[in-house]
Parts: sequence; C-alpha cells; structure tokens
Amino acid sequence: MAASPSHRVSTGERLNTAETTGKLQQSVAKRGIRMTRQRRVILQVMDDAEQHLDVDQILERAQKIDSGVHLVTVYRTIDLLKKQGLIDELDLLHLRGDRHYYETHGPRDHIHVACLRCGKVREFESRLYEQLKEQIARDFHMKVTVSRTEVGGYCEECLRKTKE
Amino acid sequence: MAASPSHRVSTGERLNTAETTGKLQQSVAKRGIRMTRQRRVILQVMDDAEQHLDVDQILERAQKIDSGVHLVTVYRTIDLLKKQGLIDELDLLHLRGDRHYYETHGPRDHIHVACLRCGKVREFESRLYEQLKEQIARDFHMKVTVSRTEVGGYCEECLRKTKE
DNA sequence: ATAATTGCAAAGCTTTTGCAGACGC
DNA sequence: GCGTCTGCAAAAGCTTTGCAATTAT
Repeated sequence: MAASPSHRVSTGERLNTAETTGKLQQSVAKRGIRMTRQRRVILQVMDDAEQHLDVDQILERAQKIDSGVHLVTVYRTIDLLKKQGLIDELDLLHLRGDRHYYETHGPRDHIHVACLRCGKVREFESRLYEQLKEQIARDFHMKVTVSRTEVGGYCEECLRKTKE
Repeated sequence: MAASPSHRVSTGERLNTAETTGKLQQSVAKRGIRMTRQRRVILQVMDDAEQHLDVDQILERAQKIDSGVHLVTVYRTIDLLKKQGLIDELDLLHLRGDRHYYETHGPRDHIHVACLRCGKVREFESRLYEQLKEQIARDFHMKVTVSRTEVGGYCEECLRKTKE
C-alpha cells in the first residue's frame, strides 16, 4: 500500500492540464494585483505544475509559452507570490545543493519524502501530521500558519539495489 | 605565507565550559578523522552551542577561542560534518533570508517552531512525530534516515500585541 | 495620465575552489 | 615523510537592485 491515490509521485517533468482557470491566477486577480503578460505566464506555469519547480524550471516553462519572460521577472513574481502567501518555498533537505523549489499552496499540507540515493521525491499526507500541528498550537498557544516537513531516506527500489 | 604559526588568543577571554569531552569531538575522533587545531575549535563551538548557529556565528565564536580560524575552514568543516551525518542543516522557513543554520544531531529529532513576527524559535518533541515517520516508512517501504520539520506562526505574545 | 512593471546590466551575497605552504599522524 | 588541511585570493553560483523604457488600468 505504498503510493496510494493521494500520493502524487513526482519524478518526471510532464506538463499536462493547462486550464486558464488556474487558482493562482484567480487569487492574484482577486487581490487587485496588476496583471501583466509575464505574470500571467508565470502564474499559469505555477498553476499547471504537478510538482515543485525551481527558478530555472519555471523560467524554462514560461519561455516555452512566451519567450519574452526574463529570469529577473520570475524572481520578482516569486517574491510577490511568497509575500502574498500563495506559494511555498522548499529546499528538499538540500539534496541538490541549495536550490529552492516553489509550489502552489494547496488546501492541505503535504510532506516531501525524498530518496537520498535516486533523488525521487514523493508527497505524503496524513492525519497524524495535522494532529501534530494541532498539538504544537495547543502546547505553545500559537497560531500555526505555515509548516514544512521534509523526510529523507532510501526508497524500496534503492534499498534492493544496495543489497545486490 | 599560509597557516600562520599561532594565533591563539591567550588573554582572559570568556571562560568556556567546554570539556574536551564534546560528543562531536568524540564522534569525529572515533571515525579516525584527522584532528587539527581549527577543527577542534569548531567542533567545540558546535558542541557547546545551546541551539542552531549560522556560519558567521560559528566563525565568530571560533575566533574568540582561536583567532586563526578562517571562514573557509568553517565551511569545510561544516561540509565534513554534514557528510558524516553529525550535524543537521536548517533554514528555518527562510525567516531571515536564506541563511543556513547548523546544529548537532541529537538523539531525538525535534521540530523547530518559529514565530514569524518576533523570530523566536523554540524546539518541540513529540511521540506523534515519531509515529508520523514510522507511518511514512511503512507506507513507502522506505528506510527513513533524516527528517526536518519547521513550523511557523504567531506566538502567544505576538498574538496579544497584534490585537492591541 | 501615471504609477507599476519590465529588461538589462551590474552589483551583492554566500559558498566553493585552486594552490602553495603548514601540519597531524 | 606523506598525505591531508589551511589561508588566501579569486571564481562561481544565485539573487537583488538601479534605471530608463514600457505597459496596465
């Protein structure tokens, strides 16, 4: 019962669903933020991403849609989205240097589970995780607004290979 | 003109409660890693640290003990310790830019809980957290070796101030 | 119209690397 | 004595910033 329905495996770089109904685009519009050609493209890329992307991946995908998107604009837009709390910034245990990854803020938090050997990253959701956050809020009398959990180890496949 | 002879600070600098019995120092010695003057100092700093430190803090403390410790050596020693799995690297939700923090790998994992307003960081341990990791190991058939959880929000005090 | 946004180039940071000389074992 | 470490300086990322031109509303 590994990767059950709610576990999105993310290894490749496929782009599939491309709706103009992106949630990010809606949220940004709703906040009365000026919409430019470049922003629209970057938001679409983030909306369509099935997994976390780093800055270069965002740029690459954006330029496939509109080659006139500059790296600097990607940085500035990411900044905007971070400040608006619409995306999360990850570093995935510094598995590959200090690269940062970004993903849209979903309805539920998920944990990133990475294999330290093959680099595959999977996502995991659990009621336990929600309980953990509740426990922290209760114990510290805090209002918890963000959380990030990254777990590393060796996946089944890599464990097998190591034994051989 | 490299490695100057002896830059040791001899005057009555702050007394450090440092024993030569630091756990890091022991672990490093046990692995047969060459012990240099600089490494000894850096390990002592890490051993004595009551919480996570960034590179500049490590350098600063190291130089109080021995002014002949170079920033580059701090980086190289941190690298060594990371590769040996003796310290953890944190980024604390990028609360203060992309600074990285380091701390010795304790016997039990703890969660870092940060206030996004005042920046205070507290640590939290929970059986729930151990259970969560077990669940991940079970579901994915993985061997989990590292994990990091960072939680952000508003502490009791800051919540009160915000209301006023 | 006019204030925000963009592209470009250049600056800023933090971290890494090449080397010659010093040091631990 | 041999091989590893260190300091220094310089290089190498990655991210930010100043500014004139452009664009959204």
